[in-house]
Amino acid sequence: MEYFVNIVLPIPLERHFTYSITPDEAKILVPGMRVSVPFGKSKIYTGLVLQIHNIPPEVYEAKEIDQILDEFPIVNPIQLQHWEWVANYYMCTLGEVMRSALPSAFLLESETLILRNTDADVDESQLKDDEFLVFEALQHQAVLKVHEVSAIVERKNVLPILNRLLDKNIIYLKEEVYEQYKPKLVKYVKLGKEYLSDDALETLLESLSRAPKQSQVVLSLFQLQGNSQKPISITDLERYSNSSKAVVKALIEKEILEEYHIRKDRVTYDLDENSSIKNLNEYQLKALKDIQVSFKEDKVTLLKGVTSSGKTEVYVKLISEYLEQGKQILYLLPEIALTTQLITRLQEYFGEKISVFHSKYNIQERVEVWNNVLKKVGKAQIVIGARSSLFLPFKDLGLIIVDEEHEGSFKQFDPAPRYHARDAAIVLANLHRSNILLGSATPSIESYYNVHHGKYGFAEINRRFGNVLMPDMELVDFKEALRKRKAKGHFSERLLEEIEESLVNGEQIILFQNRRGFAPVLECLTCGHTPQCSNCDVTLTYHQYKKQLRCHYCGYHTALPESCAACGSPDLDTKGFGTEQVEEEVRTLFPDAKVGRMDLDTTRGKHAYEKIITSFEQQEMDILVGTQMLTKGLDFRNVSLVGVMNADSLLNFPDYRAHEKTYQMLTQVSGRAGRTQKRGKVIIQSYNPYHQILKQVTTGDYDTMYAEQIYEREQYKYPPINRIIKITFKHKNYNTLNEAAEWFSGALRTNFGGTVLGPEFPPISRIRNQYLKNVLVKIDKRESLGRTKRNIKRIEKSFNSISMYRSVRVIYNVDHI
DNA sequence: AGCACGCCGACT
DNA sequence: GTCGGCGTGCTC
Repeated sequence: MEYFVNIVLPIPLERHFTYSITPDEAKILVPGMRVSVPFGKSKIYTGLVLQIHNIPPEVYEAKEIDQILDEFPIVNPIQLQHWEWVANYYMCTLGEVMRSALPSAFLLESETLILRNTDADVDESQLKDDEFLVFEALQHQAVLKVHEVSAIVERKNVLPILNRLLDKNIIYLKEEVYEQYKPKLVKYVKLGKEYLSDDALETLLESLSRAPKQSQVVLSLFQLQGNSQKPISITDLERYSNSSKAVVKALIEKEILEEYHIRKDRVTYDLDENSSIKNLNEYQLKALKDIQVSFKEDKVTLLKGVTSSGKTEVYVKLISEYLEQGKQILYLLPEIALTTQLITRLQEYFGEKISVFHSKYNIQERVEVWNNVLKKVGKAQIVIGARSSLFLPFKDLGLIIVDEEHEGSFKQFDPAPRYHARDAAIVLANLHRSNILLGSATPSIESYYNVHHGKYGFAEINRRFGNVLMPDMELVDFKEALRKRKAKGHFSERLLEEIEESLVNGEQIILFQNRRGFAPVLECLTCGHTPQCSNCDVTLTYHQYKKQLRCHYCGYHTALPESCAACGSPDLDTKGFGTEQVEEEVRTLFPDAKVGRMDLDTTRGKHAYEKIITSFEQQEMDILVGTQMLTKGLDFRNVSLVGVMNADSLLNFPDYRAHEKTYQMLTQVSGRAGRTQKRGKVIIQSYNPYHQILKQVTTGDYDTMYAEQIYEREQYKYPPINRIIKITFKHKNYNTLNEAAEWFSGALRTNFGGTVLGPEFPPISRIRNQYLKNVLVKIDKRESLGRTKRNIKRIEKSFNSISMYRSVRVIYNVDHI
């Protein structure tokens, strides 16, 4: 009997691949295990077993697998089902889902090694210069890597050389596969065996009398050992004895100290004992009851609770219920809301039952969390993480919480799969038959729509915790302020007055401007020329701090020009403003206040974000200027005033969701004000203060906003009334792109009845020298989404058979935000 | 996606 | 003459 396996590979190919295996291998292999397989001419890839069967492929000879990498499956059947759904729904391949679901350390890579053939007789005079260089290098070093060869011969393409050497029998090649995950080992030391008795120690110390540093280290070690039974790490010893690595190393070499390793988990926390769960107030209790009732009916449930209403406490209560049942719990948050503030808070309740999983974790740490979840280890019973934690190998998931459910960043944008974590979580909950709670102060229109149509259950908290009042919001007409000369720079007099008052009272202020840099446009006053990015279709943003012009799309930057590149005039002016400029103006207007800034530019490092938050928390700053970063889940006690510098930049976004997003963002940022007893104040500056959305924000009238938005979406056939698929075409040649996009949209129009919009250039029509064009397909609720997708895929097949179009990238974005 | 193969311009 | 540019096609 012949045996075969179907394997998924982490590459964007539609099909899976069939390899042959031995009967023995067939006994061991189970779907969900990893194997390494040869692929193409020389590559070895990591693949995942989907199925074991006896059907030989008809048109090709199956290759044998290279080796089996796991003793037991690292992916379970529910996950595979879930991956299938993601691939299918978001129109990508299973391999792409696999690539983003598995921690990258699970995916082995092969590397070609070059070895010297010691049996060969080499006539050195027959070698060319470059060949000789490689040959010579191999005399000193038994093994070379491809990139080392290319460094030696100073050329990129070394394959011709290697092939010639291969022909002359001088070298042979070997594919080496590496496991990327390595357990972390911590170095510990103890006193060598011979010195364990007191006498021996005394003699030792005497012998070290001429090496004061070393004897100091030995003494310190002795003291540390006396204090506790725990092993002593080298790092601790160095710190305690105030000495350096070299001293310890010298002692180890003299065999006075003995070094040993202990395998250690990277993901650990120092914890005080758990604090007990707070009692809920009547509103929270009511919400909890409603959620429980809705869960009984197995419904997805939405919790709408105003900012600082204590949603987290409700989550905590729910989590502890499922914890008692021994179930796993997943708590999903948008990346930027995953702050230490929240994590510490949850750790206070659940101690080491929590694991955290997000992009700032390195690949090793991610494997550890994965394995802990897989083995259902106690400390991974609760996982709190960003959208990718959805793909962890849960076995017995009882509850999923999707906090800040409205957040657009739950939708993955760039590499496929372009999935929405909230929606994928709902499917996952279904597969596990677990409950799922969506939480937000400003629910997304879709979720609220689902509540209205009886699809989701609903619970609500309308009061802030401790009966703190909602902030007092005030709209300022900035056009009017300018006209009456009641403004300085970008600050209206009203805002200045309030800042002044807060400063006098020793309270903190947040200023929100959703644009980084100093100014988005630099303009020549003489000829009107504005510097553009050479790779993208955008104006360069002026960053004053670094005296640079930067492109926010491709990272291109140049020094600030001293004169206009077009006419040479030195009179350059800026248009528009960003956080840098707000910061600078604040500093001039309030020279005594301490000002900080938080945006993408100031939070580059791993801990930079943390630092700014902590420093603001500890009131080392009076005023914090920032972008939308500071709207998410931050809890600052002493902030009494929030100023929105310019609400119009949000409203005028070219997107059908602009109004919804503006409402959410302004409500969220306002929620940072007055989280304790004193009522907070919010000032929103706008050129258009009579805009209905701004009115709805100030009165907290979510329902009217919802009704108006639903009406508009009905009119223009947007979600949640219709489904949409955005198809993006990308190519470096303008004309090819245009023709290809026209062909594709034409085929769509003739082949199916839905609404097809475009092709149209997006607002930024060229990024990194690639032109972009979008087609939007709107699908009626009554039509089958599956059938439409199959139709689109069919059109793509014909599209790809036209050679000229084949190089045009086609990107699908289902339910695009 | 990679990566090899294959066909054309610009250089040791 | 070779090197390396990119267009094309394939991967069990």
